[in-house]
Amino acid sequence: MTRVSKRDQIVEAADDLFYRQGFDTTSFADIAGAVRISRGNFYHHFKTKNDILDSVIAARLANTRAMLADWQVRGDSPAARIGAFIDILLTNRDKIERHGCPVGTLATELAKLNHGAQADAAAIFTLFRTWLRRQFDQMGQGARADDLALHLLARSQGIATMMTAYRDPDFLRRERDALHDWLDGLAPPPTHR
Amino acid sequence: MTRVSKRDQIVEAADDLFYRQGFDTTSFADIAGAVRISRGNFYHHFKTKNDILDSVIAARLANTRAMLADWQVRGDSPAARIGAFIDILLTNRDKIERHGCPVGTLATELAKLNHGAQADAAAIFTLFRTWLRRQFDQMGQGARADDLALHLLARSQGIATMMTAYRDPDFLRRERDALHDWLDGLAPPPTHR
DNA sequence: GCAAAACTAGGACAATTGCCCTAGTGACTC
DNA sequence: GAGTCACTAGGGCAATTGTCCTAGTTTTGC
Repeated sequence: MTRVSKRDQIVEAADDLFYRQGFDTTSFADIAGAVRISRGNFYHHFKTKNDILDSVIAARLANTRAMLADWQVRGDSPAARIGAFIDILLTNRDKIERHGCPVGTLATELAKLNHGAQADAAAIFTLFRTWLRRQFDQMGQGARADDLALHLLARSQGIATMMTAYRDPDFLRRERDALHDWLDGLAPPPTHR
Repeated sequence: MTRVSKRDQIVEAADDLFYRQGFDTTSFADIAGAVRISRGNFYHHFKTKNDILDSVIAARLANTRAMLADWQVRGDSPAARIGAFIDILLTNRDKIERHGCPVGTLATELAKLNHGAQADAAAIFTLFRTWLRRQFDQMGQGARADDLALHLLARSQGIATMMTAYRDPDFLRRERDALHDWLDGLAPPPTHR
């Protein structure tokens, strides 16, 4: 009957709630209510709150991997693929304005909580980092590729934070354009054409 | 006897705890324990948790104003003053790596909580924004001054977030240098010398 | 068609939450 | 020296927290 297993439903609901409200703020009751399960029933699926967090992070890792693989196939040049990364800020504008970047805000919250899963959360960043590094490498940036990847990640995170604080569409457009200009300026001058 | 009033002690302790643990995670008991006061006694000073938050934000606004005024006096050129802003990332490196930027993380957390004081938290950003805008204006950037101020704020926020995720001193150094280069590149080519 | 496994509801648990009240202390003013 | 004030401790409030148990009901595999 259930197309998706109850466990996956719980993880999905927890993922959403952790993003919208934060990990610590979200209670068992919140998640149970979201999937219409009694609170006691919860224990059957997850022993502790940290178990849920682990599963949510694992799900985010899997989803991110899938998204990056998709971008890898769709974009027909490394620069175009990096462009797709930059444009998530536009695509998810509404959510980011209200709840920040899901990757950055989770990493920061877990750091504040001094939570053991902090390293796992940072691994989501590393997924993007490695993927971006490969694109920059294919653009011929060689040794600089990883630095550029980290730089772009930082730029995106900063834009996301300021989007949350100000919700200014002009700012977002300017910064997006600046990132694309930066990206274009990186490529060695084309010899053809 | 008390050099600082108990109320100010509470605000100071709450400020620190809100930064290190987050607002929602910090309880009355935490703050009361930090200033060695009984939990019940707390009510005499602050009626609600939001009252404390308001006072903490007010204190942060005042402290930020004082810091900016200090930078204004000490730096002998607008570029030097902006340089001082950039270098807080180095100065506060340890704290930022563990708890993020106090301004950005509070704004983001309040956004997630859908908290009424979110605008007040953003006002701390505006303090920096206005101050930076004035510096860029004095550098002759005119109409671009506010855009540059926001851009620099975003860059700093992004660096702070990645510092928290990775704690990589090389990354921090590279990004700091890049910001200084960016700043130097902004100035119209000097005619004297 | 039966036994094991998956799932469910309902409630209990000790602890903690934000909030509130009362009764008291000491210092200050007139 | 009476009265006001800032401050304090201790406790109580209902609600919620994460965790856990028991006792049922489905679903599944053989």
